[in-house]
Amino acid sequence: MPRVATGRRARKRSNTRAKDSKLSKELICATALKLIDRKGLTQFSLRDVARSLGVYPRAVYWYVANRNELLSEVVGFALREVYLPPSNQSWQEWLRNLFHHYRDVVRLHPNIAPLIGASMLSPGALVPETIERILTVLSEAGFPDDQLADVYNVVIAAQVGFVTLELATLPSDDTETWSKDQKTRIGTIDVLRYPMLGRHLPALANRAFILRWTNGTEVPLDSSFGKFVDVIIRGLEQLLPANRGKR
Amino acid sequence: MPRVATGRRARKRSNTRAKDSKLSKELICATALKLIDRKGLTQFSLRDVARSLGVYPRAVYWYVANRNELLSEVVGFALREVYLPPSNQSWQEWLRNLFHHYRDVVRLHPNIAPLIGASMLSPGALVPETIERILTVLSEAGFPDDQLADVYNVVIAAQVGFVTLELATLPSDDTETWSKDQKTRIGTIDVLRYPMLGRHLPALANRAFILRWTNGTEVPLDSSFGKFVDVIIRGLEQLLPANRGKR
DNA sequence: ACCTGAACACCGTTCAAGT
DNA sequence: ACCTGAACACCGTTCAAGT
Repeated sequence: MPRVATGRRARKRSNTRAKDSKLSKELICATALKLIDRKGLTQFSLRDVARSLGVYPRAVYWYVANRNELLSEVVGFALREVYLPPSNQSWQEWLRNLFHHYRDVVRLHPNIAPLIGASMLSPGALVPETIERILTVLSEAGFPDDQLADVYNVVIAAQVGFVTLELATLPSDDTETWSKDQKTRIGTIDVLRYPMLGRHLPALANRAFILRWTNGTEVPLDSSFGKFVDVIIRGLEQLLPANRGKR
Repeated sequence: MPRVATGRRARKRSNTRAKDSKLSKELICATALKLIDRKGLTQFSLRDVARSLGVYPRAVYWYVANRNELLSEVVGFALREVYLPPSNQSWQEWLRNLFHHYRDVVRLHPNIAPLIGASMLSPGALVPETIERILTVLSEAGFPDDQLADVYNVVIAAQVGFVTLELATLPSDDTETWSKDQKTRIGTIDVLRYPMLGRHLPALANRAFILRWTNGTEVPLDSSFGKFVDVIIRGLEQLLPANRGKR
């Protein structure tokens, strides 16, 4: 029972690129990303993309299989330039640059951060080149082969984890009253029961996780991120076999 | 123009607890959590909660203002036991226990992980007691007041970040074919172009971020998490003013 | 106070044609 | 190959009553 080829498969099979087609995957991704940037993830819909492009919703399905695949493509589209070439820096400096570069790129489209950190629909988040580079750098740094997978996971978790939290989305729709509610909630913490919290609240309010009412788009946590990167790199140094046991 | 009090406010104002009400916030949260555990976040709907309880959707709105608030309450409900009492351990051991304890609790309801890590609707994620404790521990460890906010952020990012990535949700619906597709994608990486990747692929496949086709529910990353915790704690040690400059 | 019942505006996805 | 056009099953939320 030979089925008729449809959708992407058909397009991939025939290398001819019809010039009369109104749409393209790139155009769809660019439009979707623009909408996500403007309205946020919760307000995003496939129908809205179609509306923006002046086509019927069904037309989009010719290029992506479903909503999730569209989002996946959007992430890949937004992160296509996350790459750091080899260099002759120390492994510490190379990793430091990777972390900061990744954060800078994601901050161009902060609303996609949850898609990268909290869902697995972003294999394109890092191209194989970057994975290869990370493994090479860690190996040359001195981590033995049997630890490489774990240390690689530590690096990725560090790279993506902080930024995901920093750019976490606020509960949708009525963000203004939500922020106001949070602010008063934090302002009414019982400083007698929690003296440390009370004493440091001026420094923590809206600048510390769980005690914020805006996210990293409005109030970036630059100094905390810097410290986080320091902790990761100094920690990795300490776990190198050459430094084991040293204090 | 005096408005009639409705919903939670009214209930909170009148301390009387009607015994004839069919529902309660706790019952709704428990039901919602059960559904999320079973079907996942993407399949979750408020109407489904109402169906499970045998009531009309509107009934739920008497206890929560909207879908987001329901999810927020569910997170608080699931994490109500994340708390570590003071103890006479070292600050290193206390933090280590906090990290592992948090991961253990979230793993009881892995599908809520994205709600904690990637959205801000979880102020109940950590009760003030725990925040107070973290600040106290860090201060007693020797971090000066002007660094406390940043170091606190480092701790929270570490605590939540790894687990969020580890338990990231797979693209919904057809998870089986998605997993199969990912597996073949990873299996067909060009090992000649990426020799390091090729050499370590057996150790990395389905056990390393971006190179997985299942999440932490099926394949926990225990050893990577252990290493991550080591890195964080050793890194924090190094950043203590007393150890500054030592290598 | 708490719930029924019905409705509204929206969504993702699919079926059936068109050209 | 690529899109129109209409439909289906579902959703979150709200209006208007009931008791």
